Amino acid sequence: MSEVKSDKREVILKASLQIFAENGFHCAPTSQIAKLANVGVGTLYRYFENKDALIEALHTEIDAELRPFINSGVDEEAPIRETLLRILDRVFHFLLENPHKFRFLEMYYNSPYGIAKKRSEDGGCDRPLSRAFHKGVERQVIKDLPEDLLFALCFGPMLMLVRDQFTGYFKVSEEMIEATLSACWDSIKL
Amino acid sequence: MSEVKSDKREVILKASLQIFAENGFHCAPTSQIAKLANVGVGTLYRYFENKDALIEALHTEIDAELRPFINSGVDEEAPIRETLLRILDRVFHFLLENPHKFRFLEMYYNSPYGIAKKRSEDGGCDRPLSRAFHKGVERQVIKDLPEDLLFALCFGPMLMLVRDQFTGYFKVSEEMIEATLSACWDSIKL
Amino acid sequence: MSEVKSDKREVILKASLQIFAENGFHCAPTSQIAKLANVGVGTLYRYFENKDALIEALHTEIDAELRPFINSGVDEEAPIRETLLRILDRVFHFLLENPHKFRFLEMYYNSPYGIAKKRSEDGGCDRPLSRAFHKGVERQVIKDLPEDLLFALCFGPMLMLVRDQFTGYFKVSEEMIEATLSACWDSIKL
Amino acid sequence: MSEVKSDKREVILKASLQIFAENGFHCAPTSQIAKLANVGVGTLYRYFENKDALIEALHTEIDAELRPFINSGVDEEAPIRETLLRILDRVFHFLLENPHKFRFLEMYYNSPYGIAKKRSEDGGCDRPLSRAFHKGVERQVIKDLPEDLLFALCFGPMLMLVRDQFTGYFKVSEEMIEATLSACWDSIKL
DNA sequence: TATGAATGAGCATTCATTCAT
DNA sequence: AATGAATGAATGCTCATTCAT
Repeated sequence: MSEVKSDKREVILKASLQIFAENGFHCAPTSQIAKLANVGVGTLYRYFENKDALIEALHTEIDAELRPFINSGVDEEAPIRETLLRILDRVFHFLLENPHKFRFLEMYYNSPYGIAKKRSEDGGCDRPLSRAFHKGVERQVIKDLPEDLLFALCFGPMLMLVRDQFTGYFKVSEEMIEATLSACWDSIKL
Repeated sequence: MSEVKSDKREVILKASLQIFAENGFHCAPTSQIAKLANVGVGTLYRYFENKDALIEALHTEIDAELRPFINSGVDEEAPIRETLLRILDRVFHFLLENPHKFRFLEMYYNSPYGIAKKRSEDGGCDRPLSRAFHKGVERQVIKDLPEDLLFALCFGPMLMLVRDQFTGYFKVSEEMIEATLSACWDSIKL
Repeated sequence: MSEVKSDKREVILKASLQIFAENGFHCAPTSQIAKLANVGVGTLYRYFENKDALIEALHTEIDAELRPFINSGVDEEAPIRETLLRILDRVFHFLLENPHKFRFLEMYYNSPYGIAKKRSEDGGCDRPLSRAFHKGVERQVIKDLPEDLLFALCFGPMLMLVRDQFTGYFKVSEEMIEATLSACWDSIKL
Repeated sequence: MSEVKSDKREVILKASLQIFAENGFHCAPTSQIAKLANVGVGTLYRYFENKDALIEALHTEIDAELRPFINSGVDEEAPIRETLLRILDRVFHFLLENPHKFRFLEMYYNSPYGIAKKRSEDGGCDRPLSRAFHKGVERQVIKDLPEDLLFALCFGPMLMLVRDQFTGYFKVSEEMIEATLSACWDSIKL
């Protein structure tokens, strides 16, 4: 019983992800989402208070899925460069392989919805990354720059490339990934 | 008096920039734009065929304003590093000082409106930048990477920081700008 | 209860017929139709894709109602004069008794909506009438004239009189109907 | 001077006739009429109080032009049949040769504009026709029917055929005209 | 619990009319 | 007198949300 309920919720989230990513928040009528999810419109409102809550829930879910890619499997004993590139590599692949999720996140952070809910909130959760930065600075392996700047240097190029691929501009190859990560390291290493 | 003439067009563009940037394309009723511009709704339609045309015109105008910041005053004889950083610095400052325009461009390129009109189209216009990259590669000053990757390495971090500042996350100081540009150079230099 | 089900469609058609007939297509805001039908505007759009579709549906319905008046109960063995006058009489009465429907049809065929959908299309359906004409010509009871002319001679006067009555010009009495039909016959008989 | 003024008025009437006839009253923006007439919109409002007044004026003008076709050149001494057919023939040709004017009149009498202004008003002006009817009845050449019915019998078929030709349904030939008039006479003669 | 018919506020757009020049 | 830029009321239509079944 309770799984059936949960099931519907998942189905709706899945359908809305697709429609949001493909059409944008504003060209995604709840009726269309419901149809793709094979549920009634009313049902949607049993699981989510309103459309905004649905968007919020979708963000929460994707965020929760993406986080482990950043955090897990990090060998804190390994050299900092290795630790860092490993994290970036995982995120890079996750985004490239999940275009709908990437697109959703972009839209989310570009919209009034996510403009408040910044990294600030969850910042504390990027711990392994954050720790890597700090350790690097301490050990004088990484430039002594604000964490946010280090973050931008590491993720900015990646996000731009993923966006380009999603837009159909070009395909990001494994070589490009490697070259990107290597270059990012060059930009922050001492 | 006569200058006031086609003032209206400018006034409408200005008002719509603000409302688009603050609310997004879809939460920017033409009526609200007209009100802010102090004109009747009908007037808006004398100057722009429809809302899409208004958005397109706004993009054209901002693009035309931004381009010289990338292109002009480039001393092709100067060292490549200098040329490059000078361009980046100009763009960086323009974006930081024009948050509404930055926000508009982000929204535009993230929307169906601008998803086609990618860099590809205007690529030819980024010439000074493009030439700097090529010269750098030739002279073995810059890594031999695809131009798009070099582009992402140079602009990715900047755009991320500007976005952060716009979001109110933090203020980008002159020192951060300098540090960013320097780091970007480190990421692409041989 | 269950009959009330798609009552809505009928109610909307009825309301729109009245408003169309009284005000013309262009002075019949969907909002006003909805109000008269006691439904929300949105409801109207659940049953009809748009205003044009509503008009088209109304035509289809009235046409379907009118056709039997022309076609049914025709005794093909009866004398031609009788057959013909019987048809004309039925149509005459239908139009006189349904001024809104008559008015709607006039507007419809006078508008871009119905200008294509001429008799040509439904020609095949006027069969009994058409057959009567042909038989009459063959048997040399009716003048050998193009069918369209025979049609105009039979229906032209009738439509004019109905229009006059609708306009409030005068009331068409039973005697006038009889006299009209008799005169029409005189005009086409050999 | 005063002719120049009159000139503009005529130009506007001419332009509006074309646009009304081709597009209908409601798809004939005053701006479009003004453009075709090569005058400013404002000018239109100097000559006609508003759009309705323009329509009214156009009706008056066309009516004034059509009337002589009905009334003039009637030899009251000639046989009634001849008199009558001559009138009908003139009107028939006028309408066939002036499709825009015919269309306008149809639209006018089918619209709220002309629904009041019926023949009743101008009825008195159809004098020669009216007199012919009366004389015919008196002399027992024509059936003793209400004048309106006689009118409908004479004009109904003609109007229907003209409409058909205008709609592109078919071309009305001289032979059809003759046959029509002859048939109309048959329908009213004793 | 699930449904989808019903609703109406909200938006883009048109066009008759006005009025400053 | 002539113009056409400016106006905003009015309209067709969409879609988030509710609620009776």
